Amino acid sequence: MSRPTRRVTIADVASYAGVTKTTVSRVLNNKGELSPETRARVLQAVEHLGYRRSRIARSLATDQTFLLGLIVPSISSEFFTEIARGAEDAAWENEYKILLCNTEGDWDREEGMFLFLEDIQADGIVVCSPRLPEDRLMPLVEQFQNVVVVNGQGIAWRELAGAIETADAEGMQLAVNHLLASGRRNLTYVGGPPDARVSTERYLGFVNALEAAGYAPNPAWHTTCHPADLNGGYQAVRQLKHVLHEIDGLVCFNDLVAAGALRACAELGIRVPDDIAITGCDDIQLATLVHPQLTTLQTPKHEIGALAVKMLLERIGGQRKHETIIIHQRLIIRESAP
Amino acid sequence: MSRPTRRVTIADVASYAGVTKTTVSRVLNNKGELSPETRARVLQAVEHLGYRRSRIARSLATDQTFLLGLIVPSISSEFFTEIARGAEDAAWENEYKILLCNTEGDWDREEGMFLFLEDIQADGIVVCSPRLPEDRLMPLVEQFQNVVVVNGQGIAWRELAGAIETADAEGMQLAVNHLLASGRRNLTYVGGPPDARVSTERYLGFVNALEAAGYAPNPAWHTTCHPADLNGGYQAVRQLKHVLHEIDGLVCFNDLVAAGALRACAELGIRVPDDIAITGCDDIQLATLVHPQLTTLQTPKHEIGALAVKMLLERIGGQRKHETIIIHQRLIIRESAP
DNA sequence: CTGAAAGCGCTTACAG
DNA sequence: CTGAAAGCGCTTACAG
Repeated sequence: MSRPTRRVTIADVASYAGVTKTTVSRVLNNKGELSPETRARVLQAVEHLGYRRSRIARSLATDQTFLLGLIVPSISSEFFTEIARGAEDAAWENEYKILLCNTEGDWDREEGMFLFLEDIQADGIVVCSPRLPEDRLMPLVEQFQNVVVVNGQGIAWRELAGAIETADAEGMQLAVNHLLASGRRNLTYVGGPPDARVSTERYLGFVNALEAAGYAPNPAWHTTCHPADLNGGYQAVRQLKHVLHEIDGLVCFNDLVAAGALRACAELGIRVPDDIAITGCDDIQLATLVHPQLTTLQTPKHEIGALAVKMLLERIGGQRKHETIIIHQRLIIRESAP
Repeated sequence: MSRPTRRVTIADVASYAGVTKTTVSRVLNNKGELSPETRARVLQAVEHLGYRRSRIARSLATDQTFLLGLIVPSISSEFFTEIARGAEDAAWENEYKILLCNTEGDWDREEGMFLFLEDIQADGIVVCSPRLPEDRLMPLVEQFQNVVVVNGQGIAWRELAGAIETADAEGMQLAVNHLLASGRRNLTYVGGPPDARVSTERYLGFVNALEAAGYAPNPAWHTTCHPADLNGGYQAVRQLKHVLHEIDGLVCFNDLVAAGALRACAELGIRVPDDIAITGCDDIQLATLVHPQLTTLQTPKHEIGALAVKMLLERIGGQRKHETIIIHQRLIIRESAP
């Protein structure tokens, strides 16, 4: 159709407004003192000409792309999509954009994403990597200037990266204490994938809370889910079938697992919460959609995403006010464990 | 740690190799005649200095970013992830990268993605938009130079965009004819979301095939799923409960729906394929994981993704060899409808 | 409060 | 087969 019309540049705006490029650039960036009239005239010219600043030229001049990478192991889980929303919101507020990179939990893809983001000259990365082993994650983080790691618990990032960690053990304690307070004594943990750092942390919290109260977990009941989703939880609890009558509390790795547990119990004719109380973790929407509704630990997912990019932005700005931020969970009591 | 070390540029490489930037650029781009010695010397310098070409500077000079957007309504479905892989493979082969943009089926987000890709100056977009209405999709496509639409059936893109469409009606015909040939007479279509163009197309194919053979669908049996996933299929077939004994063939919108149908039948004590034969569509992995395994239509998902970016690349290169490519499906006969 | 000019790191006619 | 130089569209000291 129309031949490749020449792009309208800052020079066009400048000449239309009767000023120099410098001035135009200043109003575009809100920098320096400008007379209100000049500013208005420039803005008008921008409007009139339909000018849109070239991100690329700007990047070359400033050595910033205003692009941030967000690496997640899955995008079909509400946990990560909520984090992503939080990250996007915080990024937009600061004129940054988020590149969402899904690794499907694949280690090679994760490394690939770092390379990709480096190639594209992203200004920073927030990486949610619950499983990549430390010795593979560390070099990537070292190589890249600005990164914030979400839930890389137990890894000493030192100055290398910012960190956001949920206080998993503490959260589990909340859940366990609640169950104990309501008279439950025979609890077991329905864990996530054994290689997930968060799952280990949660298990530790579970055990500690139990022992602090003078009880101990029954190793024979211990079970894990992989993947940690609805079906995983369902299968895990089905496997507990023959001992389920001895148990009166299931502390689940997350809400999906808990929902699966719920389904298994229903099938096995076990009443929740009468026979067994069940707690989840994270408080995703599903928690209130299942029957009975889940007692769970609320993880501020949106906030985690937002905080992560704020930390990242600080680092990019050279500030590093925070090295590590600990996120606390809150117990939400609903029907599955009143 | 190390202070911000100055980037190694093409000039560094040039001086190290004892040539000009022009020459370095030439070997980097494999352009023009170079003496083998010079080339080798440059390559060596590149290696020695660890030079990495700046994508941004290159983009500014060439007005190309080598970035392609792939807009999909969902990323948790194997159908789209396979398309994405195909697209990525084809893109990589040509030194392009894919930016995966998930809209969650949200129309506003979809428009937002176009804007984002424009802002970022992506060279082209392939958009899988099964639901966005034509009058919202069209302006976006018009505005953007290079786009290829996947499964925008029934929309006349003219020169505006390339198109890849599956021959849905034809595929359905294959399925229906197979069921008829195996003696089934009382078939019904378990549809996808009513606003999904593909679902309508498939329904048309279903009806036509039936009528061509002298039969007609029973409108009372017609049902749709939203969303078109496992649970959707399950619910849809449960609703057919009271008429299910009159039906001997379920032609499902896709494999997920078919798997849901399978589950519902199992629960209702209906034997597949003895009482009812079931066909799916797309041939995702799940098709062979369920029991009985699904007879289905194989859609070449990876190929669709790859073809889409190839078409896009042609358009970017100014060629436009193809305006529309029709993809044909193949019937895969398995247990659910032998 | 506003400009002139150099620079970011590439590519690409144009010469030779 | 190789170079010198201009240009891509911005930003940013440095002056005034």
